[in-house]
Amino acid sequence: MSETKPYHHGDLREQLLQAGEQALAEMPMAQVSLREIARKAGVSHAAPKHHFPTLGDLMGEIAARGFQRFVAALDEAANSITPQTAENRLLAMGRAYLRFAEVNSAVYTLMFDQRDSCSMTPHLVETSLEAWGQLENAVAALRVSGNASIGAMFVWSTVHGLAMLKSTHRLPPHLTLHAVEENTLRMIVTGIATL
Amino acid sequence: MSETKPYHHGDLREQLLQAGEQALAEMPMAQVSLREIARKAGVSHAAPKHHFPTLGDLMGEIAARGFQRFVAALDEAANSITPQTAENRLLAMGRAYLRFAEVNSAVYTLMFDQRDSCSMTPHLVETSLEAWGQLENAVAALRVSGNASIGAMFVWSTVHGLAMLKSTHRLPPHLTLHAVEENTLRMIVTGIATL
DNA sequence: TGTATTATGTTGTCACTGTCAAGATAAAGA
DNA sequence: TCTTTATCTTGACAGTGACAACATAATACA
Repeated sequence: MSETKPYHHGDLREQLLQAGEQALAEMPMAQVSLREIARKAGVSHAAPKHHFPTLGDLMGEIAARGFQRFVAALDEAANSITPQTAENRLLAMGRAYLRFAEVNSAVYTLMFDQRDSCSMTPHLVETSLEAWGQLENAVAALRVSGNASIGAMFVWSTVHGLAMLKSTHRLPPHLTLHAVEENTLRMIVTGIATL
Repeated sequence: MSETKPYHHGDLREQLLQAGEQALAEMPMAQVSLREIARKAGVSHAAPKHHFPTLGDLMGEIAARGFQRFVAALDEAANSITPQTAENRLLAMGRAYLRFAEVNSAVYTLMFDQRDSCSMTPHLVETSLEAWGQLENAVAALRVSGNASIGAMFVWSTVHGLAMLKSTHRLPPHLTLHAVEENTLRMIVTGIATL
């Protein structure tokens, strides 16, 4: 009953989201258009309108789902590490963060897009706030002296910045990625200790 | 003699760059088009072709000039601070970095664009490498134990990330910007000390 | 000087885009 | 069964980047 195909063409909304993510993974962002997504889903160019009024709404929903998967991935990583110290959890989340950004680079870019390709739908706002809350909690668990929000901003800035610089190939070629990442995560932890 | 207006319409190339920067400052990035820039410069829609084969080339040159101004701004800030310690210089550069990204947000976004709006022209590569070298030197001057390049990546990641999160309004509203920035810069310095 | 060459700018066209309006179709409700 | 409503298609419009053909003016060269 939760599987009802309510209307005459099946769940186009879902298909559009999947086609959109697939397009983002396959081709340069500039080529991902509403019409291209409709083409991939096998419907006419105006069909998406009834599910997503504008391209921004579709992208916004893709980003929102990105945040959901993102939070799940970080949660899983934090819970898998042993021993379960606050510091270990934060490190595990950092690694998972960088991995997520790399594996889902187009969606990740969308999630933090500079331009306004995404409409700030309630769902997107909600899921991105969840991600923020998750990080804030992880930092608060460290029980450092200062304001945990400021510490969380520091962590987020660094990891986000590294993810971006990575994806735009701004890493000096003579550095090994692994060394950069591990040292960065370590410096985050020592930096935060002086909050 | 360096002021020769070599061809029959004056230095259109320069005018296009200025019109482009102006457009970036005035309107959302998505609306900045080759034709809009040509319009602003008062020429036909295909006139830019002879100076910039594609829109990406124009944007690339705007980004390259952005990097030039960027390096100059950080240099000026570092040289103005007293006393002239390596740590003070790095802090001053960090503040100047965040200010530049805020004041020139559209150009800054272009300079680190995720999508490939910018063609990677030799000039853009050159100027961006200059910026990297400037930062690497500032970190090396701290004479910390580890690899200075890795330290520079850490600094860049954090400041870049903070600039991005700021410009996409990802700061928790209850935090004051100044506190976030100053604490972040401080944590960068203490983090780097453990490199 | 006068002519040829080259750099520059214009006009016109193409395929493509996002969005809207009007019509067709099929599901749901009376 | 008939009506209503949600969904999808077709067709249109203004806008885009890029290209080709052409016009014009500055330069190079005879």
